[in-house]
Amino acid sequence: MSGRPKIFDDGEVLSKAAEIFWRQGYEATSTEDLLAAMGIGKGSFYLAFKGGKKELYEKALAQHSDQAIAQFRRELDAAVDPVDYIREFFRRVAQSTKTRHQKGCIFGNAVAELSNVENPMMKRAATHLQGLEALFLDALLRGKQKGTLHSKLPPPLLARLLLNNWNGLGITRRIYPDNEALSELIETQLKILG
Amino acid sequence: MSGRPKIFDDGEVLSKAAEIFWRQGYEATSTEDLLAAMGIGKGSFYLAFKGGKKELYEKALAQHSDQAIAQFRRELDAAVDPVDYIREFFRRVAQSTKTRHQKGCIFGNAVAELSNVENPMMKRAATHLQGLEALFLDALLRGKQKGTLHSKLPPPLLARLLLNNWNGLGITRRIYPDNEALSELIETQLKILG
DNA sequence: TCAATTTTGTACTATAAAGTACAAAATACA
DNA sequence: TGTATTTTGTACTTTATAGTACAAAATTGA
Repeated sequence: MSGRPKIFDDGEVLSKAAEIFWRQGYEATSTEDLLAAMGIGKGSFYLAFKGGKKELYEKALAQHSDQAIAQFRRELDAAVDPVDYIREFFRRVAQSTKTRHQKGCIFGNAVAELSNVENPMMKRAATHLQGLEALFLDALLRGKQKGTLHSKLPPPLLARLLLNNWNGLGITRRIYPDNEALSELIETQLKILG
Repeated sequence: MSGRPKIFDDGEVLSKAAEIFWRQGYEATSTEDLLAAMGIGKGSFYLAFKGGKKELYEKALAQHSDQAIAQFRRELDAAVDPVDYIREFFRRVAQSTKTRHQKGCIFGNAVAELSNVENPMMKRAATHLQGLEALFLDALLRGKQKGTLHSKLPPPLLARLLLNNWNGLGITRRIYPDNEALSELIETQLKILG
């Protein structure tokens, strides 16, 4: 039977937590920061997330990953040309605000910050990036089918190259948060698609 | 006049501190971790580094950057072909131990972990990566002179691409600490040099 | 209305970590 | 030998933060 009603939605507080973790990193974020951002108190927090900050980070990353992957897949499915969608995906980076550039890639940040590979949080981030690579590969194979992918390189290798470009951009855009410079960089990188 | 002699060398403890920071990141490293690694006590530490962990990180990064830049320049000067030296530089990544892969790039890690751009530690790391880019550019221009650089792309753009590839590798090598896969990736990337 | 259930807010505890204070130790030089 | 100087090691203080305990609040259904 349902007692006192929750004043928050799990998905929403996970989004808010993800935003703070994204901006500040895992270690630099205190639970107080998180509680303030989520707008809930300790009582509610530790009841919902008995594992504390760690569990919250994992779940926030997981939800963000699921949403991002789902959106990519949705947009890819809707795209006329899957290879063009990859181009579009990268070009969007060069259409961001400075604030967005400063955050980099939340999963790349996690991989860079978390040191040990056995860490579940690290694995979650690595898995997301491998998922992104898999989506690149899927798009490339569809392009091959459609005849819109002209590169002679094997699609799995191309996907790996795209992933590495993405990982690089997560760092480079923080150093050069300049859309024009990023656009030039991205356009040149996209030439490998043929 | 000289009183009790120091039991440590500044350069050496900075190296040891850099190694710990590299492995664990800035926030995840406690001063106790550092003292243990450096092999000195609090008295000595706070006398030598009044700014505490922050100052130590800055100086450790600075020394590591200086040494890395100097080594790059030295090897570049000694190389027969500057463009080949760039190739060699990247190929070395695919000749590393798993442990080395797991550490990624210390400066990329710093850029990823530290959130605000005004942070002196962040600036130090960004400046190093820009210095690396400048060295790439220098090598490319020398190659242009010698006629060993065949790419038609403008050298500054090529240098930026190389930097982005480097930044990406700092993440990608942690996800795929596999020399064969990395080698394939790197060889393909190096094709932009023509 | 009241009993059962669940969530909330707050007050409290525990702990870890940073940083300080200072006496003792180890040197140079008079 | 002894004085000035600098470094060292340790004990102490302070603060921040994570996490717990628990009574009060808010609901449902009998």
